Amino acid sequence: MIKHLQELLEKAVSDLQRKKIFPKEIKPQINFERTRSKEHGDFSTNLALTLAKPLSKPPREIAQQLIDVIIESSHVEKVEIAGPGFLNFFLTQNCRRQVIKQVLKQGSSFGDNNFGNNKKITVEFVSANPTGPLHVGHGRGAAYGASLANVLAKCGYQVQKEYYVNDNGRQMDILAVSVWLRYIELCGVPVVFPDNGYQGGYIVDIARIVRKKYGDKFLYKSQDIYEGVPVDEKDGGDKEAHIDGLIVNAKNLLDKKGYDKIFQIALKNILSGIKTDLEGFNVEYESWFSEKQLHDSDTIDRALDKLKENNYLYEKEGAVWFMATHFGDDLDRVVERENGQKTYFASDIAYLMNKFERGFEGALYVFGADHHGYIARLKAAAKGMGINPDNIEIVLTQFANLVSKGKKVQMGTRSGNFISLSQLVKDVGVDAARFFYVMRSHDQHMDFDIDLAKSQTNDNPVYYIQYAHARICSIFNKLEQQAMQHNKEIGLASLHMLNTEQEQTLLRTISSYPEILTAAARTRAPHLVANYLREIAQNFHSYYNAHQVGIEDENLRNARLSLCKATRIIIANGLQLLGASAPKTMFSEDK
RNA sequence: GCGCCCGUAGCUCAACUGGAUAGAGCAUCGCCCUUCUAAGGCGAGGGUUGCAGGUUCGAGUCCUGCCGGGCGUGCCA
Repeated sequence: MIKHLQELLEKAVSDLQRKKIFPKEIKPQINFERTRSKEHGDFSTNLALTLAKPLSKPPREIAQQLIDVIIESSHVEKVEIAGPGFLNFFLTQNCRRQVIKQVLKQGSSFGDNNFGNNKKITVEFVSANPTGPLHVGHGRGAAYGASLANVLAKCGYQVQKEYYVNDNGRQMDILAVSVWLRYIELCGVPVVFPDNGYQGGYIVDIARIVRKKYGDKFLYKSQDIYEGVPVDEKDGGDKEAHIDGLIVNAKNLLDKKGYDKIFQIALKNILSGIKTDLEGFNVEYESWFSEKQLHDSDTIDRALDKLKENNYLYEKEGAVWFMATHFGDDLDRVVERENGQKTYFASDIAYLMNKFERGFEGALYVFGADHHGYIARLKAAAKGMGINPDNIEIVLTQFANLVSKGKKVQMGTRSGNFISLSQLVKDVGVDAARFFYVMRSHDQHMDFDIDLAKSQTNDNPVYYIQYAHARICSIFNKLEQQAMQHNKEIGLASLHMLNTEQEQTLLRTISSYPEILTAAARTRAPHLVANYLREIAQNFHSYYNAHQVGIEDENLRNARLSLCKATRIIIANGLQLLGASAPKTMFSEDK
């Protein structure tokens, strides 16, 4: 429709140019946007305002000149000048109602578009280290990433959701040692648990599994375990040095085989827990990508070679550095440490390269706001390898403060003091949890009020939307029982009877759904869908209270049923995009 | 110190590419269930968009400075 209106105006402009009223050099960009209030019609353009300067004429005068030559269209009822010089276009009633026909015909694919041009991209999100269960802090990235991926898929992107598993490196060693020490404890030997170890109870659970499977096989004497280990922080030492010492001893005492066993049990256990938690959160990935795989294959070496070929690597103080500053980063970055180990950043570079080697044309990363420092270095790495940095996109999600009883909840993975994502889902339900996280703009700090989310009352906006959906289902049920089921033909033939204010409003909202979807994809903002759903639900509730659908008049009844059905389809679609269900009834069985 | 993000109603947040009278929910105060689910609807009050400048037909939105909050600034992951 917007395209049609643009053509109308383009013709008007060239007509005026032919008549020499407008100079022929101008080539204005014609923008249309949906109006906010219906007094302003359906679509408006600011063309006259933007032309005011180049033509040095008052905008309203230009607007009048345009109106005078705009040719008639079967879709346009009238065009008005308003405010400082907007041109407001009013569509015909018939045109406005056509959208119902479209929605009923297209069903769940209504609103699909090709904004993304079929671009093949990865959307990577969460990617939390497999060193412990996901907590509520991960929830926002999970909800946002999954919803965004869904929206992008509707808008013509070929999306692959990936979780990058950091199954390599020091944090994993710390995990393995933490498990091992808890295991030693279970064997009856007291240990002083390191300050920098993972404190959570889940570590003990894993240790129990190890013990069950291997008995006392990995048990060593306390003095061997602590042999030569620097003192811990609580004893006035350095907690990093302390745990590194423990790692060395663990690897020596257990040898590679034993150490790997503990390591693998810990990794598998935690990773499968993460998968389960995410599934319970309605988040599914197409790919779980292992960092270790990058090490085991030659990917990291090849990536570094590429940088080397391009002369962006150099050696200094025994380490290998990437010239990130050459591409706008603040500092050069180490890719290989003095001790020969590749840094985490080296894996990141390799992973990035790998994404494009696998044929993806774009890589979208969802990071927590604390990772914003990665933007510059990742883009630098891309440039260094000859990858167009415009195809690397990093979206930050701001932190969600957890609030309980009006107080901020402090959390830390290492301390084990956190509320797990699965606990949250258990308390508030997936629907509310998913919706709550994504109803706010991702670049906005937000407070996640646990008590509010837990309260299964009307405070939860998701219920409001689901209720609208359930109400529609209920109407159809009721009428079917009375043998007045929806007759689609009669309904579509009677659309002209939809004349009430509430029906007009609902129609307006329905027809803007495709634009909302595109906007959500373009600005990477799934919360637009959440806001939209609230609006359409509100429109419906309002309608529901004002007018009866199940009425005697067969024509009007079926027209209204068509409108209801279109509304229901859109609500169901939107909820699905956000990972929430669209229930047929709000009467839950367990209550 | 430097860099990134944010600041909108009492509270939590919207505002599409710079557009028209800055909108919702909660909370407060009225009203509406013999009518398809009241987890609902209708209405009222509530604002110098942190402050000060600038850009222009037009600024919550863009630019500069300040104030306040968050995060980052490792041969950590």
